Amino acid sequence: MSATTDPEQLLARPKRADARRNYEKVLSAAREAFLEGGEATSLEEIARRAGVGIGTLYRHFPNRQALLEALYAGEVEELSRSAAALDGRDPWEALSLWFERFIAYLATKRALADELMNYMDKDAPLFAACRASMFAAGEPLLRRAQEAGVVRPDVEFGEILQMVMGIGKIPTADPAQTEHMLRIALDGLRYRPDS
Amino acid sequence: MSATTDPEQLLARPKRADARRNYEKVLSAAREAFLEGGEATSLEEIARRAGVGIGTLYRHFPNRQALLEALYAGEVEELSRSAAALDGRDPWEALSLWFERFIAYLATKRALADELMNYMDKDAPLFAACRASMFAAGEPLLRRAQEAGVVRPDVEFGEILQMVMGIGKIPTADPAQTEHMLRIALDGLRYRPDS
DNA sequence: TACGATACGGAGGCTGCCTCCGTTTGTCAA
DNA sequence: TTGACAAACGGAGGCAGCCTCCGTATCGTA
Repeated sequence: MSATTDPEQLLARPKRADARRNYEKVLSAAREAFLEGGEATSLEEIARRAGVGIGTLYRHFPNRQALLEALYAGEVEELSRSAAALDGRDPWEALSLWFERFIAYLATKRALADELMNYMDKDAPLFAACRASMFAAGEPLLRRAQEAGVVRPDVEFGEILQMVMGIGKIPTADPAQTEHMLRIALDGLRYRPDS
Repeated sequence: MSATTDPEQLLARPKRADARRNYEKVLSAAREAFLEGGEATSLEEIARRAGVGIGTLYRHFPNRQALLEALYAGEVEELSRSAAALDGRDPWEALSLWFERFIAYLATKRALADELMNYMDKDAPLFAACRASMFAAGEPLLRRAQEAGVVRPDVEFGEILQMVMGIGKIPTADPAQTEHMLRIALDGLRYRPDS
């Protein structure tokens, strides 16, 4: 959210006042719409909510994926920042807490996350930036835990991130079950292969 | 494959000879098409390949999801059967091997699996049967491993299945990475929480 | 062979993504 | 303040995919 509010930050934004205004209107309409309507929300619907024409929407976001990414960018940034607050904690606790938050976060935005997941292997300029931001936040937590000897050394942050994303993506009625799966998977980080 | 070949088995199939023939034609055209074209294959394209009208396709499969499910049904059944061959092995080895096969299997059919994953939380009559079949195959492996004391007792098969599916779904260029993630997640099954 | 039930096939409806281009509006220099 | 021009708006319409409907063809049986 905040990331899309302060101007001229990431990737040149529209210049004229009305354009900037509409950009924001579309973005927040999209945020709303996805929260309510789920993945099936059409771009026309979003434009309508924002009170702009479909052409305007497309002027700002060249396609559906671009809009999703822009939305996501703001949200992820916020999540990343929350890693900073975990500095004082026990290394293992900090790491697993962060991933728990990540999952919980994914759960609230399932529709958005679901769709983005599908684009993940395709080129995604803005999305790559998000990934970087997640890395910046989470990787130190992992390293700290590894240095403290509470996490096996043969894992990389990227892997875990993807693993956790995979688990987060699983459609399950019961969030507790997702949490349990996360718990199990993360416990895998602590297991020491004997050999 | 075989599951769709022997007649009158699961869920009443079309009766007239031409109908049965077309059913098979569509199914195998779909199999081909998904192998080649990936997720984006349209039903029109499949009908064309099968040499039938789109109406005929819809007569047999009321919608896209139904077709995907029917396809999947056959394939999963085959996988399930492969569990029987693992009976003699060490319990842990048997379990993890089976999941490895599962992942490898998913990898070869990513397009299909991907799409189905999206439907998973929705009602899916035929799909439920597949799930059951997977349970029948994999759950005994899990139980055996738990009884042997090599897997923590606080996990259920359904959870693990979903976890593994989640990991399998992650789009990654490198299959080895997926395998590593699976390894880690499965190791979580062996970890014993102290408390 | 003739007839009813079953199945075929494709035109067309609907919806969603996206493009194109004529019209409107903000901005800035005079 | 005004005029001119670049920037932005907006929505009609193209295109593709999913699915429905119904007239036509085919199968199977008496």
